[in-house]
Amino acid sequence: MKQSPLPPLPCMCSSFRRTSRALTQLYEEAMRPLGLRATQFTILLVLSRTGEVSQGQLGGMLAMDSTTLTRTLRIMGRHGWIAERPGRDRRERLLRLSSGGEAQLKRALPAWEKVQARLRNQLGEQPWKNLLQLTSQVTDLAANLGDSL
Amino acid sequence: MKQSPLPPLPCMCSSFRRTSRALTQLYEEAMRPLGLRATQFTILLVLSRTGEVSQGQLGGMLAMDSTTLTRTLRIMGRHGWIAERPGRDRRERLLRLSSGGEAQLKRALPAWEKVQARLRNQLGEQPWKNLLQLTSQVTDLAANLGDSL
DNA sequence: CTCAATTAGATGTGTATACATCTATCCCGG
DNA sequence: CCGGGATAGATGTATACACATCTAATTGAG
Repeated sequence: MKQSPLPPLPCMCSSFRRTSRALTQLYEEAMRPLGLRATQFTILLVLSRTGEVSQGQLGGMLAMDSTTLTRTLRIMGRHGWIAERPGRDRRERLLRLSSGGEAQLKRALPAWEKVQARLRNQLGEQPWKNLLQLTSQVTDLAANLGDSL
Repeated sequence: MKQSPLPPLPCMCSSFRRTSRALTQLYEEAMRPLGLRATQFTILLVLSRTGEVSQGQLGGMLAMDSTTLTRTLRIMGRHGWIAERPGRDRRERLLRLSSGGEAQLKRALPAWEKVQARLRNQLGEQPWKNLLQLTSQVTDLAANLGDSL
């Protein structure tokens, strides 16, 4: 194994993007046998917890442009993981997991838990918790700083 | 402003990806007048600190697949920000900032500093430092966990 | 009620990203 | 020197992502 010891990046955005890439590679490797990408897993996870939500609400919860979801959801729809229906406001798409989506999530959880556990062990329980809290906080701050322009 | 209060995500990968998106939107908004994307800014920043490196080394420092850099560097080359030459090993591309790249970085720094400062103020000095340290550490752990498979 | 302004998504386009695969080069044992 | 395995990037392909713009539906002011 080669190791150039990872230069520190003074830019918060660059740092998060780099860590994102590293984590995505690790998690996707674990889920590759299932043909599940990181974004798709995230959507399955969120929908399993929220139940039915509109595309816009889902985008808000993921800090993701709702029009980006149009394409991702189309792919997940092809796999039969998403069910939808129009809302009372007929512009809205109301989304939920289909039974196929629940099954896919259930299949993915063991591999996911394994990666999570390995990383949590390496990092330590307390930093792990701090990090989950801090990332949420930063997302919130970034979103609000963005709005207030 | 609407606020569904951002559900916590138990998945470290999902959390980082979400924060990445939020930060990227914030930082890119600040650099949009310069036509500079987050990844491109990161590369300018890193090259300005390392001097000449190979494409593979750069990929290693950014936790980015070196073949991904082929395309990004092509775009940056079109803008005249990158200079390159073959290494002694003629498979290698040795990369450095061109003078145009240095100029572009210099133009971008004020807007970048402003976003950084606003976010650092909101977050607090200590969490800011913790976060930069933790992200580096997690990147390192993720990269090593990935290798050891 | 009616029409202008707003909103929810869809579509067009460009960058970002990784992996599989291919090519050129390098390195090493014989 | 020579051929086979390893390595650095290039290329093909698929997903991820955002913004600008477009369309359809909703909402509000009069």
